[in-house]
Amino acid sequence: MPMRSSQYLLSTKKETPASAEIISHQLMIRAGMIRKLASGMYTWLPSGLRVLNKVTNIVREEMVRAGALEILMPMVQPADLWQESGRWDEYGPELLRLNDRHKRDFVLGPTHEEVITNLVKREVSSYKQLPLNLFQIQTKFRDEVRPRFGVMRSREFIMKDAYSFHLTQESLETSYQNMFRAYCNIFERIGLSYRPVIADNGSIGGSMSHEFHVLADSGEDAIAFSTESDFAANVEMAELTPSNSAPDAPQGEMHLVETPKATTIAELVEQFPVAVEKTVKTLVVKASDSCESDLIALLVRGDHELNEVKAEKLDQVAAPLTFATEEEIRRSIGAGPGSLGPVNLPIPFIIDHSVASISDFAAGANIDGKHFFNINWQRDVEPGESADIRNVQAGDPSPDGNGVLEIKRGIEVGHIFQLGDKYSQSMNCGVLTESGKHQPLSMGCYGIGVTRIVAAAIEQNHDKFGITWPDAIAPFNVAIIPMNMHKSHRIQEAANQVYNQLLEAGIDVLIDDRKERPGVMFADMELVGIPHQIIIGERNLDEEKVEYKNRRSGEKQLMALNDIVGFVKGL
RNA sequence: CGGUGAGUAGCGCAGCUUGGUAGCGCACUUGUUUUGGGUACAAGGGGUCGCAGGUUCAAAUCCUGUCUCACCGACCA
Repeated sequence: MPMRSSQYLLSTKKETPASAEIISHQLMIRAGMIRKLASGMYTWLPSGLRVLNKVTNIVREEMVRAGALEILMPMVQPADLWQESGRWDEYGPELLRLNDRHKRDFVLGPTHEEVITNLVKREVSSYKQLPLNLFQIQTKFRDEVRPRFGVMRSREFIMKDAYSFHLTQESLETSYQNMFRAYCNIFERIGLSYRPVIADNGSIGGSMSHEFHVLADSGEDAIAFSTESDFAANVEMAELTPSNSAPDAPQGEMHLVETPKATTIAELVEQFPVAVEKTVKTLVVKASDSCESDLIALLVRGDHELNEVKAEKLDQVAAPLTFATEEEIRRSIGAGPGSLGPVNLPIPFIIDHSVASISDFAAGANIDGKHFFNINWQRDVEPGESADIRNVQAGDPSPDGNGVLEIKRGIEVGHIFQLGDKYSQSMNCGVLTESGKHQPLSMGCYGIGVTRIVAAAIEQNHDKFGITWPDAIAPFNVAIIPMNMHKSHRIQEAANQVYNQLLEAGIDVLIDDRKERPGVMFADMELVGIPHQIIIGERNLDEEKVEYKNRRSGEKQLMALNDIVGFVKGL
């Protein structure tokens, strides 16, 4: 739809609002795309909505092309469905619960597995109706602990969620691959630099899972890439194999050292002549029922970070992973968290693979204010079980054996899961097979954060003047900027002629017919990020010419007035 | 939920220590000016100082409570 700026709500701002931390949030406010209503809740203004609708249309078209059928489910859902699936108790405070006038329990839908499973259970009764893939594009609500970064992590947001239903795992895998390709098509059409990565399933359950990330420094997730292959995984999921190298031979005798001012690895390394790679951190978490102790210690090298997703998957560790309080640690170990280590540790412990292969290392003595130095496995303490429990770091070997890993930041804009029968079992959703037997269905689920894509696109496409939209999702594709249109009939005529021709050609054009100075118009059109500008001024019009300017490259060229529409149409 | 900080005009902020006419920049309105990169000048409109209570002759300012927002942390498909 074309538009005249004098009849439009441009709502641009010169100043950056204080509360906006990241560039996309700042630019979305400055360019008049969104306004905050309350924490994590935003109104979409005309320019923002134009972009959002373009993204939505691409997502919808590609989903339909991939064979999915669009439906629309209620945003408010009855609590009994959530009780049936078990997530009423599992989901926690992120699930906004509310009552109707009869005091019946409802939730604001953060996702729709329950509703769709209930629907398919009622509507589908034969294997002949499978496979089936249903999707919707709809508002979700998650009561995030800390909404931030504008629509990047808001409480209310728009999501495309699709759910597929299958008789067999093979069929599920086919649909999963199909959705994988559809997602690639979507992000390619939008014009984003993205990567699919191996991901954790989290609380949604199931087995296989990929996230789609837009690469950006401001991303909240860390992604591990191989330098040599196309391996890519969320750092949460990137595995490490134990190194084959045995620890070096002990160099010195283990000895106890007074370390009153060292309660962290950083302090220890600063105050004593020990390399951080030769230190061990001891973290204490709640143990599971299968463990004889209430608590269990996890040991990682001083320069490594515990990977909570990996740790939680260990049999001996209670899920969800819960760190012991200082009080609990003192009660069972007799020392504070700053002085723990494997020697004389009264609770069971698991060491990271990388801890198993070091020698002459330093760790707490389980006595406040004291550390052991030159600890060696076997000689001084039994190493016990080792496991992969740390985050990968840049330079670690890639899990597929090719090259080493590098770490980049990403924004999660899509996530696909093979759910299996988690919901169809608990909610009794199945069909009769060919042999007349009742069988629960296999499910896949596939999400895209539609509103988040808009913010992610800006993180990837901006410069000092404002947004540099990819053509596919720009609010307008062409801006006409007439100089002194209100004093010159020639300019007015030329501008309107170009405007009408573009209108007829079906191009999204915005003509800036405000009575503003040129500088104001240029600045606004660049802030809003319209990819192509046509500048019409007296000087060039004397020669029947206008100027074309590319927003992204800044390139300008003079063109004949009569050629400009054809030129723009060809872009 | 813990820590820190902030709520004064649409936005960004000063004023609060030392209680006494509520201010500045941007934006907005009107006029003149300027006209290929956020012009200049002048005039003007707009605020129960987050809310409630207290102290005081007098509270934006001091005290108490409360709400909201932001940042850090924990949490999170």
